[in-house]
Amino acid sequence: MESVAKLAGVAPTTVSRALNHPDKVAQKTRDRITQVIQQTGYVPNLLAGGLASNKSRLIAVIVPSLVNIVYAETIQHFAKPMKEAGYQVLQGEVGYDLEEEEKLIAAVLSRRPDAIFLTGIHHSNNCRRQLLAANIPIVETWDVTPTPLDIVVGFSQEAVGKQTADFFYEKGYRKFAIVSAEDHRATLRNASFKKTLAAKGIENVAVSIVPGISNLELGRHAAAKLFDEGLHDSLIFCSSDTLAHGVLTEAQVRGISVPEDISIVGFGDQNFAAFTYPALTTVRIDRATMGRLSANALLCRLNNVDVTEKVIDLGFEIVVRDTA
Amino acid sequence: MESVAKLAGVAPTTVSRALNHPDKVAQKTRDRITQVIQQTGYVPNLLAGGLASNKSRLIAVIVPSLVNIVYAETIQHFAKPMKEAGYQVLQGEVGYDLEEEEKLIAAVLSRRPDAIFLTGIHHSNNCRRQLLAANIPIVETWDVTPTPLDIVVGFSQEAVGKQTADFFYEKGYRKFAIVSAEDHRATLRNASFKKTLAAKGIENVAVSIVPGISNLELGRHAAAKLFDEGLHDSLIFCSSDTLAHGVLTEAQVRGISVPEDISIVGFGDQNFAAFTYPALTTVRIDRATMGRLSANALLCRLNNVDVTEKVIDLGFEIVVRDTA
DNA sequence: TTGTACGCGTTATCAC
DNA sequence: GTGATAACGCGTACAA
Repeated sequence: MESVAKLAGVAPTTVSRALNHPDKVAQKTRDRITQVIQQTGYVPNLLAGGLASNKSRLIAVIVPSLVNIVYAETIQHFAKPMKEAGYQVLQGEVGYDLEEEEKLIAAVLSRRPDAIFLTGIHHSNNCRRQLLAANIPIVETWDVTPTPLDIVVGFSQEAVGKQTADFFYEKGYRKFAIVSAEDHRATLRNASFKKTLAAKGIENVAVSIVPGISNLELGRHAAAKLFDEGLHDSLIFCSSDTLAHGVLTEAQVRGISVPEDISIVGFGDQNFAAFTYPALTTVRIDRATMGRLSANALLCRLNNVDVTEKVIDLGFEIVVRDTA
Repeated sequence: MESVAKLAGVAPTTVSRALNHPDKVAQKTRDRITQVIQQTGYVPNLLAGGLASNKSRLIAVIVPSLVNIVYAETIQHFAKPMKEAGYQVLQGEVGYDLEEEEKLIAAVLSRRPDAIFLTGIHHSNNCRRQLLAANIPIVETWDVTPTPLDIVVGFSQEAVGKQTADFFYEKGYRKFAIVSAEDHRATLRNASFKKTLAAKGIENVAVSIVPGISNLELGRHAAAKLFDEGLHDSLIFCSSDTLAHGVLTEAQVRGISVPEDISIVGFGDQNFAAFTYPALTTVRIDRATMGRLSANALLCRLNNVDVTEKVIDLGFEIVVRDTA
């Protein structure tokens, strides 16, 4: 920066200003500086800038998995407005383990992010303490709670379980099963789903859990297990559209008709859900809005604009197509 | 750090050493310091550390798309060893536009990453200059070239096109079509595929291009267009497994038998490919190894270990299953 | 509108 | 094994 200043015949301060507050520098001076920057290929050092200004222009994003497309989509929609506002995203993958999250968060906070985006509302105590101590805007997502760390944007997992059970019960279904990943939020939905059914006198819900990630293969395996156990005439509530697609495929391979012999409900309404054959009935989660509103809330905080709603419940929608 | 030092009764220097070179500090002193850090919840400032040491412990990763799972997977495998070596990943999404890449790279370089991971080997001149000027280890991926910026780990797009055409020609196919995303690397494969067929006297290859991203829906649309135009008895070469899955679904919906009436070849061998019905014939790309070797190469450079192979061609494999 | 002087929190160097 | 000191490259209050 010093050399740029010299070449432009100004003080370093002026170069800094030309970059960060262009309106506070005379047109002519600014032009001269930009030209020198072009020629020299000067790249500002944001490490130094961040240290001096106490603003890193970095937003930390914590997700369970980079390869789970539903999180990737949320982040994409989150990152766009952030990028436009001049922030970069530092992404951390954390698995579904609370202790791992704690470590990652410590590592990430040492970069002094200006704000942080969290997936889920369950964190270890240590984690909560660190987060609060960082004293930066925080948005928690993919769930809701009356007591967020700062702001929460999501939907109620319990409500999904309950309303889905109610909805399909009223549609006339009396036999139910669950295919689910071993994921905290899915577990909440399942518990609520089963509880709701139990209240209606339906106690034996067959459950097939797949470990870790959701993919087509695991969906097929889980379904195969249920079918081998003699499951029929049931509605299978899946923890993701991907698993549901696997269940659908396995049914097809075995000549089991959907929705005549077996009904299937996915979760997420990913972009392929409307285009499987038959088209997948599912629970729509508005991931784009979740990302957008999260960004919005953080940007308000960062710009010292009052955030009126600290708890944003996006809700969800049961989308009936052809599999149930 | 200063307060930690005071509480532990040492100089700040010693705290820094205890953190970064623990072996250079007496056991007892170290224990005292770690204890104080626990109590106070001190979080080091990597911005300041980076500025002082000229090492950010940050690796920049540039990908076309966060939601394209094949890139996400590569990065996941890349990030793991990097994380274990104490580096964090700063991710940048760039679309398929060269100019956008240039801007993003400038933004990312201002964080002073210790190394950079690039997708593809085609960059604007400005971009190459900036990259070279940064004077850090660079790995380019998803393609090969005899003249990498630094290191390249990938496979030849042309070879994929050629060998796939040869292979299925020899299997007896004489009619071909292409379903492809509007993606630079896919375009290279397609050109090579068509050129190889042309050399065998096969000139009219029906092509259906989908804009931007690959998903099941677009695969179905592209296939629908081809089927509407009367395509039959052909082998459809797709630019991704996802598109191929869409083509497969559209065939199914229309009662077109696969592989009797139409054959389908995907690209990537994603984890669902073996589990579609019928199972997808495809071209396997070893994304895990690509990520791993990229990390390995960068770590060698970062540790001043000689990198013998600057061009690593991973190759690929045609995996014959049931759709062709 | 521009420049001066200082400090941000850490690490490298050198001395002890 | 430990401490003092000087950078690292920039932003900002204040002065001009």
